[in-house]
Amino acid sequence: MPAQSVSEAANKRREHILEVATEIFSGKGYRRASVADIVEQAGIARGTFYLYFESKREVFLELIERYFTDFAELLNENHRHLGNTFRDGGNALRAWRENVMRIMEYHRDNPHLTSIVYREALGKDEDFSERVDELSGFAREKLVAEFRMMEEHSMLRPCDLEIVVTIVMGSTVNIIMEHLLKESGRNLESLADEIMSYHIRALIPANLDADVVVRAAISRPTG
Amino acid sequence: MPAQSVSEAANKRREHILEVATEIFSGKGYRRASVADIVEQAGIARGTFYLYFESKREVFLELIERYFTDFAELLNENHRHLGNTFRDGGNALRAWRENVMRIMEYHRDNPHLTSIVYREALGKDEDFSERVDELSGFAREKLVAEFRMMEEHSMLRPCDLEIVVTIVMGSTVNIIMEHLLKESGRNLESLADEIMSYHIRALIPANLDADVVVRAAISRPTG
Amino acid sequence: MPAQSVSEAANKRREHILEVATEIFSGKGYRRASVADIVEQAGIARGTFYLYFESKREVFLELIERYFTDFAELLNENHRHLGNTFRDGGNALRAWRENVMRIMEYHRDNPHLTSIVYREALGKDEDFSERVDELSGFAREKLVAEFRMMEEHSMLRPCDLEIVVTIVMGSTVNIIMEHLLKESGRNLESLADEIMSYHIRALIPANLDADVVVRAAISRPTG
Amino acid sequence: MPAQSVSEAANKRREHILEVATEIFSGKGYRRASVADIVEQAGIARGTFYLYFESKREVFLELIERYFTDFAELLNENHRHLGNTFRDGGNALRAWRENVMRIMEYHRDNPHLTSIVYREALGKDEDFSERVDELSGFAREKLVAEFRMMEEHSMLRPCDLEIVVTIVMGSTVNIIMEHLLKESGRNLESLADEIMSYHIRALIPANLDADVVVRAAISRPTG
DNA sequence: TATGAATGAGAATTCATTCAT
DNA sequence: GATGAATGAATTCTCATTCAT
Repeated sequence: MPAQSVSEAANKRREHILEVATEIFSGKGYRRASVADIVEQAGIARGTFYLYFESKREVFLELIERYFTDFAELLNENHRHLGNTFRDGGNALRAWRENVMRIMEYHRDNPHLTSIVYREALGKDEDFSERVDELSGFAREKLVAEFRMMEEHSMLRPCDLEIVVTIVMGSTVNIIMEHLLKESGRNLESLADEIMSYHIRALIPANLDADVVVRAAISRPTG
Repeated sequence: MPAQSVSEAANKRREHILEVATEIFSGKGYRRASVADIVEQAGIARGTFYLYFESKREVFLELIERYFTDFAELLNENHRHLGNTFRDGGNALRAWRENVMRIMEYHRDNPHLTSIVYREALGKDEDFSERVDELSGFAREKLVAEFRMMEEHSMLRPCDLEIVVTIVMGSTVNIIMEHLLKESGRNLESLADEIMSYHIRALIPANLDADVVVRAAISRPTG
Repeated sequence: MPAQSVSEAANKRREHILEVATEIFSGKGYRRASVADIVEQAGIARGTFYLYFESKREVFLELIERYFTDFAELLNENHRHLGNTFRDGGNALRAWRENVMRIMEYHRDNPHLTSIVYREALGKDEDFSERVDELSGFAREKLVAEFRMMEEHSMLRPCDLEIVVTIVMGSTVNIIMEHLLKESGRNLESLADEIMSYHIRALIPANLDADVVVRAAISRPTG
Repeated sequence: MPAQSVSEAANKRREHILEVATEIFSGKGYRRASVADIVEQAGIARGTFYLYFESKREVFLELIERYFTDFAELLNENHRHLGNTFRDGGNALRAWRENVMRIMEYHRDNPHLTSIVYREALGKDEDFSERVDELSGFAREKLVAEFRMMEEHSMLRPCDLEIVVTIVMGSTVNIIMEHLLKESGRNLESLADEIMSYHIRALIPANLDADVVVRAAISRPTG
């Protein structure tokens, strides 16, 4: 029990350092943020930092990794959700919308981490970008697979999925950056409606009535 | 004549340093790139660098400024082009497509500069991001104005322009990053068609036939 | 105790750096002396220097400040000494002589610091001179006040105190530079006698017998 | 004739550079003053500077040399003047006073050069001090010789000439620094009177009446 | 485990001097 | 002679990381 509690304390401290680092990296950028900033803010000694992390770089990588893990998990859940909906004959577009909501909620709730990933980690200074590209690739795969499902259910007009996915991902990232990280006071639900409306209209087959489909996708319990 | 040629030689050298710096910044990132790297690659002495630029930072800023100027000019041209087309009763959607082509061509032709702006300059390390945000704001204004024109000509369904612009800009940046910076061997014309098809379908009013409108926008002289 | 000893060790090291810097500045001058010289001589690493001082400039300033503090304290003591002697009806001229002795002893015992202040810090290169001028002003004030005391006790002939003080200070500085900094093997006591003899004769009222007054001021316990 | 005029023009330019350098060295100090400052102020090209001087150091040395020459010449004149006065049975003290006046006038008329010599050239940064010490030694010798003359004419009380000369030189330098370089609006004649009064009283034999001697030395033609 | 003083490689910048024109 | 662009050695300072206590 004491050994475990020591380990727990250690985990707690490690976690604390990561939290502090998140804020600092997000506020000053990776390079300008110094180990001195982090240990000061965390209230620990310089050396202690190196008991928990091998380097400043490792902390940053772990943050990205954490985003990676969280987000990949989220994408997997979304994927399952859509798959289940298709399997159960549910409203796939509404499932898609729910997925979009979850993605937005996650980023709204983790603004510092998001900022780190999309503003700091893209630079080539530290080759973090490799890992970010990997994550991006993973997200792309998931999205492609989801669109394939929709294709199989005749919910997609003929299109180049690679381009479509690039468009959807780019627009999503930009929505996150512009409307979730900045204080926009924007209602997430209406944001999701507008986004869904855009992509659904852009992607449904010609034989379907866009307005009808969209309404079915975004309509919510009255009130 | 000699005086002029001296000044010309100076311009040439300055330009050369900027070119070299573009490649190096784009390759290693702003921080890892040292003045030593630049002068070595440029084949000049350390002090010569400071004859043309006040600091490493200034070179970087000038590159961003250059992108800003170029791109702002391009956006203005595009804006005029669309305005003229509307005024002359031309095919506005095709004009839009031509604008998209010009934007893609510029970025395809300036991959290093593009990489610097969208990967390096976003980070908060050096407060370059402020200038980038400004540029982004300018682009957004232009785009909003263009959509307003389309709205006035009943070419747009009811929508939240702020969100739409965020989507269009985000998707465009991502297209640039994924399909123009990387060796995709992608044909630019077909890329433009796919993009136009997406956005037009997403935005046209319900009473229009999407396929017909899209075909009119992207059809090119047979061949 | 360990915490204290750490702090003590830090003070010791700081002091050591200052000592080394004093010698080096005095030997090569402020500009030619590099931080590299100091750390090498002090047997510490480059970064360690900056652990104790913000800059090379700061070290120099601290040395001047130290001289300022020491010397101002000395002047204050001298002032009190003369004041007390007057109050107690003692031999004011002998008190003056004792003051002169103390000033000479201090400078003889701190030759490097003295050299820094009077050779390096006067130059306009680094604006150290401002501080030196301040010190000089302070010394001047003290001296004027002391002469006023003597004036009140009818020990001074009518004279322009400003000029007199300039003469006394200039001659003192030059005595320090010529006879205390260089290896003159000069006996300090006889030096003081000569100096006192000069200034007393120059300043006493006409009605007094110079030889008698001087003898009273400089005569010491037989030997 | 043209060749000569070319040479004359060259001398003029050289002289101009020296003048400009005097002001700049005196204003910013030797180290902070850059060759760039000098050539800019002189209105010549960088390279031109090196046609007339081997280095920045050389300009400075030449300025000190110039002071040396001027001042040594002045001291020689003063020496002759005193010698002649003694030889002709004139008023030696008044001759001394005239010498003091000449010294003060020279420094008042050459404030920048004076400032350079006594503030900048003392520092050990550039080993200019060696030359300054030489000058100082020369002045000392002259002064000693003059005092010897006075000694021979029984105008001096018994004293240690080395110390006396140190006192006289130090006080003179300080008078120059404090009352001639700064805007004191001080009348030179009254300054000389005060100085003479001080030194004469300090140095005359006991059997002479100080007031009388001083009055004889400083009294000037009424009005 | 925790500490924080010490380390030293590395980077940006300056400026006296040179030299091709 | 005159020019001024080019040079590169030299210097200060930073900060991630180590290690003795």
